[in-house]
Amino acid sequence: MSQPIIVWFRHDLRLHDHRALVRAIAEGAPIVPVYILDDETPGQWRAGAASRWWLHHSLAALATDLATAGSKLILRRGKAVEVLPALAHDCRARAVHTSRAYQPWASNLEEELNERLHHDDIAFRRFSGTLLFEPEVVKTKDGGPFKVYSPFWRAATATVDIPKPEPAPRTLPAPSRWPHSDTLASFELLPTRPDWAGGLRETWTPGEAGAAARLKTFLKSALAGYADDRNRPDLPATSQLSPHLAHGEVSPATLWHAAHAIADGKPALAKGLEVFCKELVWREFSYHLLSYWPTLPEKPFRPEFENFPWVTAPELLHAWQRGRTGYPIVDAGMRELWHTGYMHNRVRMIAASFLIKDLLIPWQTGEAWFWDTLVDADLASNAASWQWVAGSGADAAPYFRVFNPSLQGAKFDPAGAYVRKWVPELAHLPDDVLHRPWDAGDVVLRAAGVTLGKTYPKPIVDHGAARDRALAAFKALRGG
DNA sequence: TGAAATGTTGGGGCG
DNA sequence: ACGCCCCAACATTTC
Repeated sequence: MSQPIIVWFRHDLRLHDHRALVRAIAEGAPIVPVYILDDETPGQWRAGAASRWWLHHSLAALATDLATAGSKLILRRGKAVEVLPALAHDCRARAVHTSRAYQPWASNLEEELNERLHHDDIAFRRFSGTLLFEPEVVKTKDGGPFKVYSPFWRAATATVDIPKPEPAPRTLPAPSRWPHSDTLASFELLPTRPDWAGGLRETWTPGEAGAAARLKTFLKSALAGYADDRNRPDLPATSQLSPHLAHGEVSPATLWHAAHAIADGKPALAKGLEVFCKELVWREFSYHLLSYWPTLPEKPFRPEFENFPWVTAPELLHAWQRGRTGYPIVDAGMRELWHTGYMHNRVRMIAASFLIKDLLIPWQTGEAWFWDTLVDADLASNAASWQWVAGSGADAAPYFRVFNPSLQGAKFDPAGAYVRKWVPELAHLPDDVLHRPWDAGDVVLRAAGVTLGKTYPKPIVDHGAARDRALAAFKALRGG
């Protein structure tokens, strides 16, 4: 009887373009697909609440897809470093295959697993595919990591060939005996009371099929306008693929090649293609940074930011979290996040800038909130992006770049559809004051049914004064 | 992947 | 006709 190969799923909850799986099948061995819910490995960022909701449904979808292919998803809970060798022993596995992970704790974990499994004569093989570019493959001229995006983009795309995606196997050879599996319910990934996931259910279809559908829709309807419209939260102009990508329901290589294929020979799609690929590579760049600076999620990349006089302001933080800052575009974004587990990218920047620069609340606080509430929460992208806005990052926005929420609102949500959707109490305000209701006259406010301080908050800080305060504080940091 | 302050230019109103 | 002022529109500088 042939010894099985364990395929250990992590951030790669799919069957297509899965090299660990393809290689296992090529070995001709029975396959035992496994997912381990590991909340115990020290030093790791435990998945946030919205991610856990997504994970539940993604695992359910993967289990169904595996069943269709004549296989089964084995679920276990515990420390991967202990659970996996025990399971491998129990199954008499000859090998464990997995897609490489890039979180700071992952390399230690993988090293230790390699030792333990090797000790039992079990091969441990790691495969690429979660990223387009392995972090250590893209190097500057003197062999170091990149700190700036544009050279990273040039070097990566010039030197690395992105392999074509592997098709999903139709069937997986089953072992003669299945090991025990925990139930998905026992993972307790879903909210109970209150059940806050209604908006998530309305918005998303987690799983590989949902990802494929989203990709198809995006390529057909939004790629053409992507370059011009991707900053517009009032239009369905973004791909919405991030949560699928974060859980590995689709691989970046699949997105890369699918976009290239559809744009091939169509000049009208060339610009959209390029901008979309650049967005994919921002994710790559974030992982590149994280792999060389593993403290990126906790510590400012620029050490002088350690001394920044951040403010502790629980009430202001709470107003931000719940979308009650009095700045319509910020509140719309924060409410979209709370309701759907997602926020438009442009609005993320505006909301982040507001927390950091208007409220002077540490970027790590915003990072933690996003980590818990985003269905696409991604350690590298989240950390790198918050540091980018704070100005403490590698390739960061200069300290004096302070977003003005009402100008950003007027520019990117010109007819106010986004704000009216998420801040319905302002829906009847005319366009010209929608993004700055504090400037509307009493007559206009009354006609729109708005009473500032009652039906909608007055601004919790004055942006002009807050901007001056932030500029002074950030300037002092430079010793100026 | 900014915004605001400051500088420059040029058209038009006006004495 | 001319100088002067105002100010929008745009450019540049500064934060």
